[in-house]
Amino acid sequence: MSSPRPRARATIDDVAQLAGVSLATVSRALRGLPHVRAELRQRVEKAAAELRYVADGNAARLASGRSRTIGLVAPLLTTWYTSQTIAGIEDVLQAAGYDLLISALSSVDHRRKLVQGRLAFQQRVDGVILIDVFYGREGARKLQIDHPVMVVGEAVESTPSVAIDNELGARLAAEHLVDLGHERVGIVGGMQPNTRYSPVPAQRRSGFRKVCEERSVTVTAELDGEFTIGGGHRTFAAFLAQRRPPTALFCFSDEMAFGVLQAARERGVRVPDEMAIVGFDDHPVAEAMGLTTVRQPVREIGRRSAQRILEAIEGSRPTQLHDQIPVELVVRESTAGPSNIVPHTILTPPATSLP
Amino acid sequence: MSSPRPRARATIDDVAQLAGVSLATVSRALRGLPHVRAELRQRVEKAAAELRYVADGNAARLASGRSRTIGLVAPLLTTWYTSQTIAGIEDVLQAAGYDLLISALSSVDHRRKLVQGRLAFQQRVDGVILIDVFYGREGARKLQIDHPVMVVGEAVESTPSVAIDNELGARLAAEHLVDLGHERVGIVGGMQPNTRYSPVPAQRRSGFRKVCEERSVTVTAELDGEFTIGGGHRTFAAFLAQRRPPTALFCFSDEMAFGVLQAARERGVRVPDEMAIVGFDDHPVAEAMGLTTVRQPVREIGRRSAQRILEAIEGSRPTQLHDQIPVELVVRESTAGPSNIVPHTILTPPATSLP
DNA sequence: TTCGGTAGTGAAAGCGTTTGCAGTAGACGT
DNA sequence: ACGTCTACTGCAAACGCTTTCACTACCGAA
Repeated sequence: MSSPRPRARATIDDVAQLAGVSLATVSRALRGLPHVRAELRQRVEKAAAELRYVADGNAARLASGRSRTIGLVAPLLTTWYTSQTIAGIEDVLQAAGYDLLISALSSVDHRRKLVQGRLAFQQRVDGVILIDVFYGREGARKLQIDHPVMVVGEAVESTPSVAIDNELGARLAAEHLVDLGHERVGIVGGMQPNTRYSPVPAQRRSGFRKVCEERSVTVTAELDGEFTIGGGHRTFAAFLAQRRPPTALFCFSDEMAFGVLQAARERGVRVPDEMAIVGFDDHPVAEAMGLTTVRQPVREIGRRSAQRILEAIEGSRPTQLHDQIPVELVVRESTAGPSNIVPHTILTPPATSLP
Repeated sequence: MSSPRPRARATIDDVAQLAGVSLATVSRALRGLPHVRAELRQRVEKAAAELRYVADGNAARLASGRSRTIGLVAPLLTTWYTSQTIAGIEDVLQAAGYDLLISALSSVDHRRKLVQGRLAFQQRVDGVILIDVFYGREGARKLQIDHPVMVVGEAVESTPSVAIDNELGARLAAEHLVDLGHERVGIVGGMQPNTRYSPVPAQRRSGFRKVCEERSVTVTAELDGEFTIGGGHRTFAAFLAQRRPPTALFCFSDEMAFGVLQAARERGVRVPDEMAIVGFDDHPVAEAMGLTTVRQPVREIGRRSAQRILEAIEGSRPTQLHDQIPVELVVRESTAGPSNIVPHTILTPPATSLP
């Protein structure tokens, strides 16, 4: 059934022999290096194809010292944000013939690995990408990485980075709310999971508050939860308990917003009529929930970071140290002006019977 | 600032010299092989620790021919299901000191790669796990994989697999609906993205329909969409257009159910009063949406498949060919009996004003 | 004609492990 | 005292590439 193929995998010697050249020439020809006559190159390529020859990566890496592999460190692999970023990185790496070696910083190991100051896979990679790994002001120095490093999510001093403009995103959200006429707003803030020293919450807070100050809008409270559905859910009750609750809520992540939306439904608070909600991310479910949110192009962020680390490895001058990706506001049904009671809204329709 | 460490990475020779033994002994000692006196073993370990020695994986793999790496193929890396499964696989692999090499079957490459019948990374791995890669009856034979293979998501003839009991899951959903008193139900079915020949929809359909038949319940229609939010959303309208629409809907995935929920809200159909909804997966957002669903322990599936492929690689007899993971029904607020109008429900509360 | 260049090619020295095989030392039985 | 085992230990040969260096043609300039 299967076509007759050589018992063991062909080696570079087999190709050399079949092509009638030395193995050095095969190596050069197949890798597209110069100093090989066009005719020979063709002969080699033909022989290689015939034998279905593929260079043994381990041997190649051992001999060259280069691994064509990028290491990836992230606190959590399973979040939507992280997996999207990884997908973006993969897009680029795959095209460039690089592999991705992934190391999760499960909460247990997190601290230990970082404190011990060395990444286990260091020796196997040509560069490392850090997603949402924040280690304070000490920066990459502490990690003692001998290869190019790329930080995703934060602009740290002298380490190249790709990040979104969190301040801008938060400003957009604030301006939207203020423009709608809200005068009392709340912030559903908190910490990202498995992460210490994340600057993200501070940036979002700052951008949001600045606009509120400029436009004389009251921030009734900023309450912290986790960056999860549950975190948002728990926070909502506290806002309602205020003497004069806000008429709009800005959540630091879409998942928190989902929790808020859920809590609002449970307590009979109508969105957006009685409470406007803005999220941050543009998670796929956000559209289904009709959530107004700040969209960050996560996959694009991944792509960009991969491109830039390849540049660094290949030795070309970095275009710029800190790469800032634009964000945009996506307005959906979860926001409207305050006390602007609309009888029929998408999120909480009046009860109607089936046709 | 950084502690003084040797310029270049220590090799096994350095350790041997420091410990005063041959490099062969170092290799054996560090890998826990027998035939090393306890005293020497300790001396070696101390020396290795002192030099921060870590064996060079490339050299080790080249010499041993074993890569301690598992290859992973999946149609889509970014879905919640896939990333959870991968996380489970990682749990096990990391503990066992194995690496994971990931290859996405982006829709473009999908067909070509499979048809060409060979996985590019074959030479680099000790085994491969196929997630939701269905290639029809031809089975793994076509892929010509020389290593142990593990299929996740389908039980194919003679290839070891880990899968959930889709029929059972669908039966649980159907029984729940029938027990609640529904007499007219609909199926929101379809195809998984980027996948051909998936047996999953057929299994879910079959389980569901069997129960309906047994209990004399009418399936008003089975409408196909994609396994996405949009797919569910589009399908809903078609059900409402039926002369006598169903009072309950069984969706093949939670994401489809999200789309259905969204559509229901938009059209003013109250859930669960006017329409009960059951999903499949237990996606994290399902809880926030109050969705009744069939839970499959995805991470556990990943773990199991990793364990089993390691067993196969290590050469121990497989415990069993097809591993079936149990599923369970999680009842939330999106299901209730038909026309059982409850005034205050979680999903569509009456409008109340803020306290 | 001679000479310095240049492009193409091959021989061979690594790269840092693993592992088969041979050798050694001590224990034990006779 | 002399084999005969065991239990270690080390030597050295792979593993399959990459890359340096030397060498050969061949070119054009002097």
